[in-house]
Amino acid sequence: MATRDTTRSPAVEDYCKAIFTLESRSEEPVATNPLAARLGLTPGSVSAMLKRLGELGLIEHLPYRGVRLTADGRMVALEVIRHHRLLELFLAESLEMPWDRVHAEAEVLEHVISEDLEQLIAAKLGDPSFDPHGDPIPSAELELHEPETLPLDRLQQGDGGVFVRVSDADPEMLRYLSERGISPGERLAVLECQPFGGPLLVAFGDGERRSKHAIGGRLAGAMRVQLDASRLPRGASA
Amino acid sequence: MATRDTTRSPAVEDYCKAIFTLESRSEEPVATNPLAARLGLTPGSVSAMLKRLGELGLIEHLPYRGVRLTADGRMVALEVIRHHRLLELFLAESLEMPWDRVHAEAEVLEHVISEDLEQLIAAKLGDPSFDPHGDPIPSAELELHEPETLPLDRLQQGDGGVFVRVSDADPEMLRYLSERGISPGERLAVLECQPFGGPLLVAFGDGERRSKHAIGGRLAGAMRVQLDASRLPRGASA
DNA sequence: ACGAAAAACTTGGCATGCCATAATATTTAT
DNA sequence: ATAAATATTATGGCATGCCAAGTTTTTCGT
Repeated sequence: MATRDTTRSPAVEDYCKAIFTLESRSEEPVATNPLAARLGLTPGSVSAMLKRLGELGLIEHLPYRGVRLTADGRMVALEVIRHHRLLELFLAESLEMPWDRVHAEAEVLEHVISEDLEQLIAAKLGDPSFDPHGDPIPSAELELHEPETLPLDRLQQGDGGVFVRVSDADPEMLRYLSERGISPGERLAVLECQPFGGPLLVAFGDGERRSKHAIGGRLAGAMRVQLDASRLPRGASA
Repeated sequence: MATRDTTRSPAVEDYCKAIFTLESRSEEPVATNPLAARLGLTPGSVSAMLKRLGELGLIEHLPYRGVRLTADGRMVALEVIRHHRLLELFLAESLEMPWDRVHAEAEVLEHVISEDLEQLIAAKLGDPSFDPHGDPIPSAELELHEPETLPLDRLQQGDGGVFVRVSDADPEMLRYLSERGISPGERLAVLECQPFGGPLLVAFGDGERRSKHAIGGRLAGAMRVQLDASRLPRGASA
């Protein structure tokens, strides 16, 4: 076992988590401003904290050039993400907490549950691989498998696939979807694409419980789809 | 709804909780030193914090004379105690966490669960009145009923009753008891009392699953018993 | 392609919450 | 009445945040 836990506050964990997700969006080192925006802090505060995280060995910080997690930092991030997603599923599954509220609750619980409790929850849920929003849960060994997905707004007319995932961060969206009975795991087919960045007409479900919805805007960007094998991922086209 | 939550940190909640339990032990205002001891802090730190709690309107502080909770302070304490005991029961019941570990876990969770989650847990457990150690759980309206009990070491030969409660704070004790299959709810009868503050010989359970144990020391003081109606509570005797 | 304006980042000074130690004040007990 | 016990008040430290001032990098207009 490595020497863990030297000064692991909620703040430190939140920084690691935020850096981790920003990092996995772009491969580039993470810049101060987007990080501050994501954490809801001022760039000044973030700059100061990055110095501390550097001293703690959790990040590599080239001043003015951005920041990358070290192996240690990545461990911290993955551990917290595992906590978060297990908790979301647990709250939804075992306590019937509504879909759109589990995120806020997990956001604070993730920093305080013990390894013991983490294990009990994971066991109770049968060591699950996905949380209620379709986000993959890192394994106990902190391995994370991100399935390949496309945002819904990149599909074209005739495309079919499975709606597998949606960001957990916006309760409004989640409430909107669940009010319409749309949740990850459902099949979907694109019937029509309005041009000019307009909405898509999408059919959800199969058989009798089929429903059609026009989906566009930020929502169509947040919903992610696993495309049917018949269709190849698209490169540059126009 | 009253104006809640002005500066309610874990530290503030812990102080209220500690003052509450010390207060209910003795009716006297709570002194700084015992409070510091209970919280594991230095008296100096406690003194400073008491000033803040006074300004927050949670306590009445007569310098050098001790401290009492205000109505607001009592609410804070009871809310946290409700969280704590609900969590203990939930962890034990729904997640099969061992008896002697639920306390430590609840100690940190109690400060971060939302009202929503509190309600879901209470509902799931059927609005219980006692936690796994036999401590009464304050109602949603924050009423607390402490049943009358006697510490085991005050019983006399021939006394019978029900073992109803034991402090949750000492995992060693809890492990000791559960290893021997003794838990709150069991009937007991005192077969013999050794004089000079020695142990009692006690029979637990009835019928075939009956077991005898010699119990003394701090353990006999921590285990609390509901005496059979036939026996009157004892006043001054010798 | 160069220099100035804009954007991005860091630094410094300050605040708050909470704890510690050491020095001081008050109460109590002999 | 004084020593011992108890409580309080400095003073300082650490983590974390803010704002304002200063630095570095990027962008853009010519």
